Amino acid sequence: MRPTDTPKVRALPMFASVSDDTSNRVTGTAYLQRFPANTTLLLEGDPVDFLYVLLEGQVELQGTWKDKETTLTILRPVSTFILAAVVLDADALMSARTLERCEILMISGDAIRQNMAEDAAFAVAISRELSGCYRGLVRTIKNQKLRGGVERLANYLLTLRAKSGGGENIHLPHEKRVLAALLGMTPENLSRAFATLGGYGVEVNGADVRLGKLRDLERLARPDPLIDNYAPRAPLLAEADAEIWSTEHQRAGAA
Amino acid sequence: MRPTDTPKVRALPMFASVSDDTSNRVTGTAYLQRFPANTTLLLEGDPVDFLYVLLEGQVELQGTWKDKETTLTILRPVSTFILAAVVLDADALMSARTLERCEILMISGDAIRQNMAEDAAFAVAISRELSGCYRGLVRTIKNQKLRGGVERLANYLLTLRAKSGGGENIHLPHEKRVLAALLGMTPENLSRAFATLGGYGVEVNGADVRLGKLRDLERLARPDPLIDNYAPRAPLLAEADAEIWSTEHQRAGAA
DNA sequence: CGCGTGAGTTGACTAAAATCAAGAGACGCA
DNA sequence: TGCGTCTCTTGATTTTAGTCAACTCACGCG
Repeated sequence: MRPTDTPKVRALPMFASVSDDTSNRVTGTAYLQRFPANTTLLLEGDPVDFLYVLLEGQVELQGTWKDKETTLTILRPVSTFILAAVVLDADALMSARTLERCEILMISGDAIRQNMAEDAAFAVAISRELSGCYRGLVRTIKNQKLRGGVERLANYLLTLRAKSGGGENIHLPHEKRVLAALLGMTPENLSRAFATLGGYGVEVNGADVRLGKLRDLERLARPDPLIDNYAPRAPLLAEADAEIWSTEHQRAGAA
Repeated sequence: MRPTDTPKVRALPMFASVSDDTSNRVTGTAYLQRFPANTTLLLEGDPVDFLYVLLEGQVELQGTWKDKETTLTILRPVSTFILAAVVLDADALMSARTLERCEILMISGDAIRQNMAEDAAFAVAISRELSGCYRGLVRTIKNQKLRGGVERLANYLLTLRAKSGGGENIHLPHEKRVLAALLGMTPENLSRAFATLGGYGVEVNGADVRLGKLRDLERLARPDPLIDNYAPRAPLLAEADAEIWSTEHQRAGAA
């Protein structure tokens, strides 16, 4: 498996404003891999040899300490991950695990670093990608520390709505236990949070959710552009704001 | 005030492996500014025109939502901040405020971006700096979500000890209320946490702390290289690991 | 010297989230 | 069809952190 030029890869903001030359040199070293669900791609503390690009499926990034575990983010296509470790040629600070069957492009870390050194445009593209990731984490921390569980859920639902077109019906993209982890709470508490939001017009039916009283929900959630990334989903080549594109921001409330 | 070439600036990893040429072009646009304590340098949501480099003093980065406030990090010299916003030419996601009298170098964002585009080595240096910041945030989140208040304090004390040479006596570099904010708890709870650590040989006397039973404290704290950054303090030009140097990591347990 | 201010501590109380336990429903598979 | 597994939910309980209030102490200042 060795695609030099998937359209999806070319569409990556990482390569958008980079010469074909560099682009080819970098992707030339890449391997496309398929992984089954629930596979650990990378373990905390491991040295990182590849930059990963998620093309299909879902990947969870998690951290561990003393048999406790926390979800840092859940990625959806198209996203890169562990870029920072690649740039520094350092060990991974978090583990990566597939949540479903995934299609992942693996790009040699050496190639990344070398081409950055030789092509300023590419290095700039990487910087922009990294900056977006950084800002995604800042949003995550603010979301986590400033809001309570119910508020996080409310905002998650609102940004999910925004990203999926704005109707009053939305569809949860994850199992509820995964959503709970993403929102930094237990499945039990997520259940209760949904129950609480019932009072604000939120009706849940499996993975389908109707936001009845949008106004009420918004008054509770108080969405904030400095926490929630309301970027529309994938208007290919949004150009102006790399952040829209970058790694950690596809998911809703927590990024 | 317009120093083209402070030694401190030259010592920045950001410029370490960059040509004098680029280095001069970038710092040529810089202004050295002094600020009194408790001054807001930058407000959440503001457009960012400068990269800030803290040369003297302490700066707190904080986030706000609905009249709640959280401290994201406290910077000590030498550190850059809001680099990500500069790279993307985007609005700040967090506010910056001086905790004491500060000496800060302000570098034009335009100059940064332009020189990145023209000098690959500089762009790489920025990428490494950003990567370090990113990883610092990952550590912060793991510290926050995986550990309880007492554990965070215990680890903070241990990494502070490591950074200040390893004796059994350490000196807290912040007021306790600031430390509390940094560790993500209230001053009241910090007090109680110190009281709890009394059982582990921790004796507090104002800002002076003695770690009596190091072994016990370590068994409680379970420090982890994937959360706590035990980098020694400032062996100028550590080279190998840019992370040691970069922005958010000077502080102990939370980064 | 006396006083006001603010940091730090301590205790009682409240709020929020995790944990424990049990049960309902969906799904895959023999 | 029946069984086991797993998700999700609900309730009771515990743990943890935040809030409110009072008090001490050190410091600066008139």
